[in-house]
Amino acid sequence: MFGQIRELVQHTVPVLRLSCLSAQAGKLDFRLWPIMERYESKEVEFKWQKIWADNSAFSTVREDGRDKYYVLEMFPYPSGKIHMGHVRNYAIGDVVSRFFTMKGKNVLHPMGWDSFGLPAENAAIQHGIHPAEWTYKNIDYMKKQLKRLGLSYDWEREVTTCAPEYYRWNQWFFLKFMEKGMAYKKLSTVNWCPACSTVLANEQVEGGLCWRCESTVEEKELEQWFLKITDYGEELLEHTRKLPGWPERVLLMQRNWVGKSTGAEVVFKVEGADETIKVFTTRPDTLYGATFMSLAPEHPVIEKITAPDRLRGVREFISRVKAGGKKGRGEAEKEGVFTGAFSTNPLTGAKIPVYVANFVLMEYGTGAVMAVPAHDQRDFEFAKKYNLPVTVVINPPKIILDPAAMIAAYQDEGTMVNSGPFDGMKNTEAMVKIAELLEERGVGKRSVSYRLRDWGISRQRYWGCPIPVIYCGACGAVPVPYKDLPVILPEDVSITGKGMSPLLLSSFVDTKCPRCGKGARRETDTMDTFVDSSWYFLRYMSPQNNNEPFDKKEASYWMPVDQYIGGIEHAVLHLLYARFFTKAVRDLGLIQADEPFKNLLTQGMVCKEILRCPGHGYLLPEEAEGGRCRECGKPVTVGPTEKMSKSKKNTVDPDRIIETYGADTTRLFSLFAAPPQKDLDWNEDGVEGSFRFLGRVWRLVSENADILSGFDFKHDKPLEGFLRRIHRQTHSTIKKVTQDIEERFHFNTAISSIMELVNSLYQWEGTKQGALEREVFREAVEAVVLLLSPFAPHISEELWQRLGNPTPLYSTPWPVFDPDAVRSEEVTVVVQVNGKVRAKVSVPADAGKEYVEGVVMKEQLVAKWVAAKEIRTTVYVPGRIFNIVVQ
RNA sequence: GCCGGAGUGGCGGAACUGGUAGACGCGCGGGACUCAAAAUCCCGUGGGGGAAACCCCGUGGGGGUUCGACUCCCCCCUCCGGCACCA
Repeated sequence: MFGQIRELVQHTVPVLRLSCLSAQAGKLDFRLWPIMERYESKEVEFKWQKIWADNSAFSTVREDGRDKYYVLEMFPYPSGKIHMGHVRNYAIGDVVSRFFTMKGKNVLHPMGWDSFGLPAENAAIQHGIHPAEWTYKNIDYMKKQLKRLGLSYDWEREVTTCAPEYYRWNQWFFLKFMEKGMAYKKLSTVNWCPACSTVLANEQVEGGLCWRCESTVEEKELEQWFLKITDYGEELLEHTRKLPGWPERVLLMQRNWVGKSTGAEVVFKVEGADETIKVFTTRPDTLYGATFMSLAPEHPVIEKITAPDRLRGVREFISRVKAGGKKGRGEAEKEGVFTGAFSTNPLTGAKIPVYVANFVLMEYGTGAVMAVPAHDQRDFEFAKKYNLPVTVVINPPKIILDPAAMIAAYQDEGTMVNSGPFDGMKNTEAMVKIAELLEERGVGKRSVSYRLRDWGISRQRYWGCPIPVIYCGACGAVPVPYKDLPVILPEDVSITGKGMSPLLLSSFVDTKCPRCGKGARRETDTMDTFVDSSWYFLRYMSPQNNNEPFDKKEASYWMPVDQYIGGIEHAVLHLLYARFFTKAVRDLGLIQADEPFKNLLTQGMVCKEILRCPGHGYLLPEEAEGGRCRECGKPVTVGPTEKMSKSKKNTVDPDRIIETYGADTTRLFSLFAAPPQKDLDWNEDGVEGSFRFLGRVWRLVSENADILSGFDFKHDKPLEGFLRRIHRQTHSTIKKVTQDIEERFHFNTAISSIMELVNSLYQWEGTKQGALEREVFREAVEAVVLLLSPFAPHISEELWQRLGNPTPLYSTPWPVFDPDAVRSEEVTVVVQVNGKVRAKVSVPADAGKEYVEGVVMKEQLVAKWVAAKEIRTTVYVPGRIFNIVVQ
């Protein structure tokens, strides 16, 4: 009979489950189920996933006046399947979500898809499948995988960025920004792959080559749309100081990215021409030492000032530099060419030659540099190469520099020389004084420069959000009227990856000018996909809203995100863009928050050791046998441990792990093996250990089922001996797990303390027959199940039910520890002599120093070390250490 | 080059504000159960010495502060990450 049921369960699990559940409408009576002697993860997990779904256990609504908690994990790109990095990321988020739910917060925990992007187009080119089909198939599969992990998402809020219902609001924001002059078009230099005939993002250029076809990437001037992130440079920098919940290193990377420099702008007149050149310098104190000037090859003044007989050479030089590509430029040796023109130092009147140099960037400062070879290493190298004069204006303490003998620039502080009225001053002082003098004379001013550039968002790609602009011969670039949004990305296109953009097909491009009604053309560029992910956390507020990007009331309740969790690889780009968007959306009057993410957790990578054969390169685990390569039999080298990647063949398929051990074990291991911030070494034996632990917990309940139910628990009697100890450990475990989750996200130590409690329960010294024993035991087991639930929710729910609880665990409050129970009356004090541990004594917790000293001095071992020596002093740390200092 | 982070048993990692270094897990060794195996349960497990009680050494290396240092300070070594001609 039993065997038959088992067989039935194995073959028809979902069906049987459905019938059991529907009869009880969520309140499933486990007596309808065959008793599972062994821990069968799959059955338990299917059962509870179904119950959660049927009861919308994790859907959330706004409740004004109730404490909210918005926990968010970076949404994935639907690349096909989830990987272990996702599993780890979402397991961490789920612990946070479930914990704060049990703590009574109104928790918002949504999930969605960052679903525009290049891989979809590559799939189209390689396999002939349409990007949309490919993407939606992947979403479908990955969603199943996430559900199989039992993650507590409110799936009703799911967001998909490639859906017109989503990206129309990208376009809406774009139009709003355009109105404010924050979205604008300008000619700029881009990475261009001549073989793919398309623009590449900086990240898609690897060592100067196209990541896809390995052609040399060129620089090309193109009209591109930009967002004025630089308007927010100062605020983005300043607000990094208002984010104490962010890791310091991420804030630092963001500060470096914005790259604020203070200095001065100085105006140089060009000899014999009606032109001036502005330079930016952080070292106005070195102005008297400027011996030449360097211009960026793109600088507009070059054409106007270059001597006619040098024009050819200058132009040749410029086109050579440009052909080298952005990357090549960075690596090339410093080079330049003389324009034949001279400019005048506004303070000294000195005439200095003007060069064009390959290392000067048009995008930074003013695109022109006053060169001070004595005090700037780049200028020094340039001066040496072209035999230009070196003038020292700052001497280090007690040394007089000789320009002819210098082998490098002196860039530190010192005393001014050769600087007219500033001689003898400290250079830091001169820095201010010279800037003041420039302002006084009207030939310069104090100034600030940022490394941050405006965000170029145009992409010559198909699978992205169309930029809502129409080009009219008469009216110019005209924004698409709001009522015509969304500009739908046409789907009936063929994608070859060659030649023109698929969007150039006439049915998309040909349109009428919204302003004058004449024939016009649509913009065929799409937006950078980072635009999609810059505000998705706002769309979760009201994903079905058809009138606005999000509901303001919802946003004012839920924003900001209380805890954001994701990979460190987004430390700059995504997180900077999202911060920028939040501020821009705030300035549109839609939200109050200045910052999107209050707390940020950057989880480490998931790593695994790599296997290598000297002849066949990286090997899969199954390609090596007994330490040898299956192909050639050569010995395989194991290690080092590196980030999982397909090319290194050290990935682990989550499907396989879940199939073998279950979702709970998979989650538990990824949380136990390392704290979230650190890299995690994947280790199959470790997974086995987590599985064993869950089996141990399972048995703890099932083997004691008879004594664990059927009575009310209330410990109102005093406890003694091991019962008291177990009771204390139960409460100290509650305390520790709570603190570890809440304060530090140290899930690994939280889990280990639950393991310790379970170990103690296996060491139970009594009979479990007496009422008191049963009460203490049950209290401990309940605590184990409750504390384990954020990490391994399915098995916890199942055991919770088996303990006879009528309501599901997901709606049960988090346990609270009893401070009286945690307190212990006897403590062990370590006795040291001169800082070395010599003995241990047990004393009452509230004992004073004199009392402890009395006990300590009676100890034989102590006497041995102290004997015949003079006691200088004693130190007592209450309840911890008693240190005797002798001689 | 500049800016960060990290070095602890055979391995992953504990040790929160200086107070018993190595919790917990893996691995390994031993035992129990079994005809046997698997599973499970129990014991042991930093190195060295000792029969034992105990003792010595140990947190990348070297110095320092302190009654006491994985923890604080100085110098050095190694590994990882970010930025990289930003004037």
